[in-house]
Amino acid sequence: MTTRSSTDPTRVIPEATVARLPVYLRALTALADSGIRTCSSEDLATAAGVNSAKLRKDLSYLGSYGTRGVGYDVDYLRYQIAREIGVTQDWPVVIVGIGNLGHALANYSGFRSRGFRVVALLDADPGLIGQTVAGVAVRPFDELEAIVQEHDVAIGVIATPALAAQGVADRMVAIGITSILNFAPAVLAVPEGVDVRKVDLSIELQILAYHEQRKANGAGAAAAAAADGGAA
Amino acid sequence: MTTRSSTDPTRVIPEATVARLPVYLRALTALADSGIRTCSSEDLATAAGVNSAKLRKDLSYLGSYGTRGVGYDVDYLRYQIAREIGVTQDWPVVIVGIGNLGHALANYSGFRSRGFRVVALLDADPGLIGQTVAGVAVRPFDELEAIVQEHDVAIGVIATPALAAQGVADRMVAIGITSILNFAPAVLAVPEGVDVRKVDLSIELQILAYHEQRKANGAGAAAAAAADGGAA
DNA sequence: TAGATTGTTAATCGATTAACAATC
DNA sequence: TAGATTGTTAATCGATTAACAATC
Repeated sequence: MTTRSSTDPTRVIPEATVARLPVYLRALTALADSGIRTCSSEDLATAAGVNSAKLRKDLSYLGSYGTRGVGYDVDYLRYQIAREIGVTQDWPVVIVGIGNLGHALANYSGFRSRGFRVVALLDADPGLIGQTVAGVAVRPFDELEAIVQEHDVAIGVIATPALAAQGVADRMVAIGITSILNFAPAVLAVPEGVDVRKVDLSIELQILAYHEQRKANGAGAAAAAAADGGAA
Repeated sequence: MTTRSSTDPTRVIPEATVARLPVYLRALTALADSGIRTCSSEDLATAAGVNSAKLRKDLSYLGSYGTRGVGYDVDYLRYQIAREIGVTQDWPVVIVGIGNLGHALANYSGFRSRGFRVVALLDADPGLIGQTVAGVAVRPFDELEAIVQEHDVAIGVIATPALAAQGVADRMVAIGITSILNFAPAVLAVPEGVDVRKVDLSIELQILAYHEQRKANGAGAAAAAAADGGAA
């Protein structure tokens, strides 16, 4: 059997685990803020909304940061997870599309506090250029390349209408951006090596509607149980 | 073996499939808008960004709506999926917390076009009361109960700061709301039978940062391959 | 030492995928 | 009939979970 240490760059962390690490990070920050120095896997699992076996399994992919019989040091584990995710460093990001959602994203304090720095807001609409949102000036979309090169931007956020999204993504990829967070309700085609994650507000509501409909219809126990599948 | 017809309320659709149905619906709408009447599973899969085997497997849970050798009638399949999700009916929703994000959500056209009707905007801040956002007046949070009962609201959206979220959720649950879409960066505790889905903007960025970090570090082929795990 | 709690194992469960028989 | 494409099967893969040996 091959053992992989926490510094081995070839060890692989399952995607499902990666997606939960930020949740653990947030829970640890909340614990630290309330003055808690040490916690068990059970405590942290409760704070993060998962079961403790899953939490311990997830943490085991990172390394061995707890003490048997004692638990985890909150600050130490928090730092290790932050380092693993990469949020101990600064990540410059650009936001393209400064409509209502772009506005909200530019103002979102949760980005800055986790190491994401909005270095530019871009829009194709001349009417918006020069406006200041959250202390950052809105600039023409054409300036994307210069901005990305100046600030070494690796992550782009798309908050344009659906029809504009693919064009923006193509331009981002051409300029060297390799990670895209897409809020436009469109499927983006990108070359291999570029990561895209999407957030679709209406899809989440539709998933709720599906279960809600089943609750309403489901007089039967089977239907009620099924409807509960997505509960927290 | 037991066969379950598409009208059998006890048949269960896997969660992973339910989460993709809205994506198929959106892709079918795009195809219909561009004048396409019929499509193969391959066509639709491409438009939705999944592989065709998965698409056919997903559709098979709903029923048998295609024609072998021919494909799917776009309008017919679209209607069947919409009915399955429940978006052929009207869903009144309330939004609590009218900050930047609440503003953006109130203005989001993708809700209305999919059968979600924002019947009220609520906020605890007296300074916001009476303002109109997207044609809807902001009302005091205290009026939640009256509004939910008047409009028979089943779905609530939380866009408050993290600290206020649990209190809002408790109130919603007490009043009879059974589905919650949570944008606050907090884990909500709710009783069984209440569905919660969460959208966390900064978590998505952190997942991208994790992979981005590995791309930057990973001179080795193994690390590069791992970093590509979340690509579209 | 006795009690507590981690890190790991192994079983189970659910999701994905390729392949192909059914059938238009 | 021949070609095309669905719906289903079965194999594979990855994620979850309970249980417990290791160990503080």
